Amino acid sequence: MSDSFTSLEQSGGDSAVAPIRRRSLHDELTDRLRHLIVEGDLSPGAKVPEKQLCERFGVSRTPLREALKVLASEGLVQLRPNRGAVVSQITLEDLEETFPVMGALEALSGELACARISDREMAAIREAHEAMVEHYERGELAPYFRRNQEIHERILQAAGNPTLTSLHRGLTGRVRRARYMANMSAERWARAVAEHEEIMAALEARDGPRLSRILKDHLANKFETVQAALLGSD
Amino acid sequence: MSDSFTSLEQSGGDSAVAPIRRRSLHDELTDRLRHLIVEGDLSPGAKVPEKQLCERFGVSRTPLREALKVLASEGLVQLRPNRGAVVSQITLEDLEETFPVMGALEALSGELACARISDREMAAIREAHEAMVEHYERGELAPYFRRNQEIHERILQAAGNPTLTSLHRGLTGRVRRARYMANMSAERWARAVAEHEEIMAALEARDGPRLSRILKDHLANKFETVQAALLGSD
DNA sequence: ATAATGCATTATGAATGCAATTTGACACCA
DNA sequence: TGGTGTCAAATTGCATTCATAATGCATTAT
Repeated sequence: MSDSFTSLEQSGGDSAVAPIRRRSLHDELTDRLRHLIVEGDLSPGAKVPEKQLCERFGVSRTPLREALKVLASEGLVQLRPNRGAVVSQITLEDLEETFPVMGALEALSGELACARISDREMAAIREAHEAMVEHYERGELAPYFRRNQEIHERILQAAGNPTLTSLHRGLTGRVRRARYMANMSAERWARAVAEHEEIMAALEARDGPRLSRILKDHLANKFETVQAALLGSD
Repeated sequence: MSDSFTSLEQSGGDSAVAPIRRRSLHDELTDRLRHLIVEGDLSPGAKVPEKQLCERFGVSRTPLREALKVLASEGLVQLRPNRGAVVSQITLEDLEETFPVMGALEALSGELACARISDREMAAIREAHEAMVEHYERGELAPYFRRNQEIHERILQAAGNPTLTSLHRGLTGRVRRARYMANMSAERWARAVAEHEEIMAALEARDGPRLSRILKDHLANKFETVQAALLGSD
């Protein structure tokens, strides 16, 4: 499960030699639909009429239906027999059960990452961390979140366990749709940054158990933030 | 995402009220194919010719292909563009990365279970445990494994986190195909049983952190057992 | 004899067609 | 007015058909 498409340091010039990348329609569709859902372009609870989507993408129903089946198995849509698909709504209860699982997965990622992270990866995380802190100091929320996400992804990556990465990615996709990030109190934000400092310290000390614990707590706190945001109280 | 179909103690009589279960073909097919793969009726690495399966199940290719897409997203088959599906082979490396993840999930399940397990669930686990120990003492391997699996499932159940259960189930499905259980040394078997005694003790003491640790270690040991079995040494 | 090429066969990918189910509107009746 | 029944339109589930790529085999050239 390479993430080569994210790497910026691909040496150019081999495009004439590289194998021709041919994706099947359903595969492409799955990604696009997933993107629409995760990024919130398809609002939760909305019906997803096949015909309409077919016209939108200019494909027939067959590959689209295949894509919907996959997304259903990922929990992003619900298929009601003979009644079509709806974008699955994410409830507070869903988040309540998702966050502990993400916490466990991130905790493991920390443990593994400490054991096998390379200097190169470490440097990249340190860089992302400092960029994130800068965004924090400037109060730039969106860039902050991007860097934040990047850090957690890189730790996952450093853990070198694609199964783990894949599961985590699936949960992230479900959770991201909650769109909680808009409002976060100054207090919580400061706390999150402080926790990230701890994360960096533990990671640079290669202290697996400690990083593991911090990440788990970090996720628990994040859940509280989300909860507060969704309840409107904060 | 209810797991009601696994519970044995469903109070009878509500079958007249329960919604009529009407499954679509692709759904049914997905389950059957998954069963074939997980239970080893379709050997790993084997090609999965659509036509043949269609005849076997008496359906057309459309629902079958939909099912294959889902199974591919679960990692049970691999779809090679224009070249059909193969039952994905499970390598030692796969197990190496799957077991830690399962360990993390089970650890979490232990933590959660301790916090919210009911007396009723506790009793059921105790019962399964004692039955398992009896099978151990009689050297009955297959029943032992069934009970063993039941215990872990019940702990998951007691944790009351369907997301967690679902992820764990997916990993179990992948791993089960390895069919390692056949040969386990007397020593390892004894150790596994001893660990299960500890599991019971921690669970009955509602000691979440301890149960968590034990389960994680238990999985790590199980991986060693599997590894030994697959390497033929032991 | 061996390797490479071209063709026929087969399997997969996607589109279309048809039957079954759902949905909504409207009439009818208590 | 509220409830029930009927029917048409729309939507879904699955089968079938068409298009395209892969595979196996015979042929040919070296």
